[in-house]
This record gives sequence, structure tokens and C-alpha cells, in this order.
Amino acid sequence: MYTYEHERPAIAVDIVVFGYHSDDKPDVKILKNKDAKDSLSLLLIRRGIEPFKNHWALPGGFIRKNETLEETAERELKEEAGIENVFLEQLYTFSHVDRDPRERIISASYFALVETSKYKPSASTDASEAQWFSMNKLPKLAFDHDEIVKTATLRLRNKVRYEPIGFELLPQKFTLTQLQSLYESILGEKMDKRNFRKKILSYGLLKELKSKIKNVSHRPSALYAFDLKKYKVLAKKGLEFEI
Amino acid sequence: MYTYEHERPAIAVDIVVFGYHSDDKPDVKILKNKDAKDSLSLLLIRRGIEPFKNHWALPGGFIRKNETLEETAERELKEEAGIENVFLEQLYTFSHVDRDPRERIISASYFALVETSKYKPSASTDASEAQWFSMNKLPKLAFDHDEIVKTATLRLRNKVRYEPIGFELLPQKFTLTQLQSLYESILGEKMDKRNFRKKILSYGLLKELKSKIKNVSHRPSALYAFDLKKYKVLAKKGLEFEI
DNA sequence: TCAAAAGTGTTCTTGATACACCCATGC
DNA sequence: GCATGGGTGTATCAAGAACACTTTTGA
Repeated sequence: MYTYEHERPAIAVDIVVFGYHSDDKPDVKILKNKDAKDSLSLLLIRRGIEPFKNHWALPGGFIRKNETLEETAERELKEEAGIENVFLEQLYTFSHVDRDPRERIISASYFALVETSKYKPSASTDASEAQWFSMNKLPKLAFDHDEIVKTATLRLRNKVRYEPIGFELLPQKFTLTQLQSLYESILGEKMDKRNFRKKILSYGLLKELKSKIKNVSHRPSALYAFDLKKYKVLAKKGLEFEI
Repeated sequence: MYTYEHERPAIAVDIVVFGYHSDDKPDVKILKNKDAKDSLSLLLIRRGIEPFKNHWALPGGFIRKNETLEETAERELKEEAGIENVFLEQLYTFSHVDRDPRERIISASYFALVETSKYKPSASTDASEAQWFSMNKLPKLAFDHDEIVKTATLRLRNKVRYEPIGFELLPQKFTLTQLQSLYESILGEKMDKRNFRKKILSYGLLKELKSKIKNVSHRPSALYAFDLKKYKVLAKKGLEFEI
């Protein structure tokens, strides 16, 4: 740290945006694959220029003056996909020397959790083309973005067990079955319905709402909302969420 | 990502080097504070130049051409403290615009776990002054290094619960009491001796050695070694370490 | 009346916790 | 023979896992 003479790689931010397309939401249609209902999905941008022209890549871009990495991530998310005010967390900084064929670029990656029904790619701003892909059917991505996605997937899988972040992927009102399906698709394992409900309700973080799902040809299910305020209070007191 | 015109902050790496000075090791003497026996410690470097001249700071330095961040961390650790071949993991990338008064510098931080008896600061190479400090008595650090240390401490506390990394801080041969004290000082809580032993031995990852601690004025304790090979095999099979 | 998903309790098993005395050694 | 830390087992309690039937609705 004693010299001003040093390499100046470019600094970029890449964002792994997770969404969840649940069964009974109308916007499941925007998924390309029919079998992708009820599955975790990823927001990708089709590149307009070389290198990797026409390949799918993570949204992202270069850092600007007077902007933190987090602010870069927020700005790019807004510019490229019209997404804002969502869960965003730093993931890992990738620095392999040849990760970009043009020049040296270090990428600080972030991951975001988005309620997909709110953000339809078609409604977005300046990104040439943005689209949700089911995690089960991802295309080969540009640069080292496959590795970044892999890292993010592992992080999400670990994190969702110990922090109540799954709610970020669901609409404000959701059913316990939706919540369970979400957990099942993130964790990749079936769970027992009774035990799941017992556990998740035991924290007292879900408010049961008066309204119910309507117009379904079976018993209507209760809707719940996550009580973020209560969680913050309890978290300070040392609540240990686990599912 | 469609332009070459963008800010080029400098990229540095800062390393939070944790050590553990246990009671019955002779090198406990290098700790300044007498009450620091059996405590987690941190390796700091005294800065030779402005800004923060004479302040204590984390070891670190700027990235070079053809060097990944991890390689930078390894190189600086070697150059500044004579430390190599230790546990090293990326922590977080700090990017506040004003974190360095000279110019914009983004810092990718790492944290390292070191068996302190192997690395006496006095034996190190070109660092002006390197020294272990007890975590209980840290000086105010240069730049935003206090924040980096705080982040690293939380990470260590979480990580040590679910991955057997505590051993990186102990000599190859250690007693169960040493191991327990280590956990207690990282986690900041007393543990039950019988339960601790039961649990830690239940994974079958510790080999009991034939040699014992000698020349102590009480019953000699058995020495153990961590069986890294076995752990790797079991981890692949899905072993879930937890303490 | 049928199909489809919602909702609900109990038993069993497992792991966590709490707890006190004898042992081996050096001085 | 005493001070010091090493080493050990059991009983209780709490949480996790396994498991099947009834309810409500729309068609």
C-alpha cells in the first residue's frame, strides 16, 4: 500500500437475479419451458455486442465515480430490467485474469431476490432483451457467468435455511403451500406438509390474513403475510430462524 | 458493459489474519497484554507512511497484473508477514467512495487462519512492523479496517460452527481442552466439557495420538490430530459438521 | 358425487442438555 | 498429600421425523 503504481483493472458488477414463478400466477406464461412452472428462475440479458454477442449474460455493468458497488448493482438492475427496491446482497468478487477476453475486468457479483409478478421483463427499460429462464433450463452463459450463477445458487440454498429471505420471492400474500413449494425447489427436496407448517408457524412471523384464495375448485387456502417488523424485533433478541 | 469508458478505482486486498494464542504455548509472550492468554488474536502492521502513518492496519496491498485477488492476498501475506500455506478465504469487497483519503480504492478483503506458533512476526520479512494483538485489546485501525475486522469476526463465528476450520488455528497436535477453549473464545460462550467431547468425537474426525502432553503437574492429557483426509471423504458424502 | 388441494395431531426416535466425581501427575 | 487440570456416564427434556384422514370448494 505504499505506492501509486499498480494495475488498474476495470471493475464491473454482475447481478444474479432470482425469481420464482409459481404455479397459480398468470405470469408463468413468460417462462419459455412449460415444465418450468413452480420453479426458481433467473433473469438474463441478451448481449447486443461482442464479445459473446447474442449470448445470454447476467445483468450488470461498470462502476461509476462516486458510486459504491452496491449502488452500481442497484442502478444496473433498474436500467437493465426496471427492477428496484429488492433484496440485494454481495456475493463474491471474481478476479480470474482472463475472465473477459477484451481486457482485465474484475467482477463483484451480487445476488437479488425478486417477486417476479412485479417485474415483467417486457416492461423494462433499456436492456436489449431481458428474460426469465427456469433454473432447470439455463442456456450457456457469457464469460464466467455460469460459475457466478453456481456460486449464487449455493449461497441461496444455504441462506434460505437460516434467514427468512424466501418471502422476497413471493407476493406479499401467499399460501403455505406456495411457501413450501418455494423451499422445496430451492433446496431440491420434498418436505412433509404437517412438519413444515408446524415449524414455519412456530416462529410467529406469519400473519394469517382474513382473505382467502378464491375461485379454486377445491378448498380455498388461507393467505399469509410475512411480518418483517416482528422479525426484526425478534432477530435483535436473538431469534434463530431455521427451516 | 457496452463501453470502455468507466472509472478505474485502484484495487487492493486487505487480509484479516486470525491467530490463537493458547495458554501453554511459549509464544504467548509476544502478546502485549497479560490477560490475553488463550485468546483470539489479530495480526496487524504498523504503517510507515501517510495516511495513517504509525497507525496499525491490516496487511495487504495492491493487485498486480496477471494476479488474481487470492494470489495478491497470498503474496502480501508472505511479503508482509512471512506467512504462507494457510487457510485463506474471500470475505467481502468494500467500496465506500471515501474509504481511502488519497484516491478511490476498492478493497477485496480476505480472512486467514494461522497457527501462531509457526509465524512469529519478528521472523517476518519486509513489513516495517508486524504484531499480534489480542482481539480484546485492539487499537483503533487505519482506514475502514475496523469495519473489515468486524465483518471477519462475524464470519469466523458463523463459519466455525458449521465447518471444521478451528483446527487451522491450533498446532497439529492439540488437546481437547485446547480445542474447547478455542471454540469458547471464538463463540464467546462457555461450553460443557463432557458434551463438547462427546460431540466433537462423534464425527470420528479426530485421531487420538499415542503421545501425551508431558511435564505438567497434573494428569497428562491426550493429544489429537484432525484427520483432514477423512473429513474430505465424509464431506463429499454429505457429512454435516456442527458444534 | 367427484376431483383436487387444504388442513390438522400423535407417536416415536433422536439428539441436546444438565450434572459430579475419580484419576494421574509434579511439586 | 495436595493442587491442578484430565477424563468419564446417565437421566431428562426438547425437537425432528414419520405418518393418514377429513374438509371445503367448483365443476
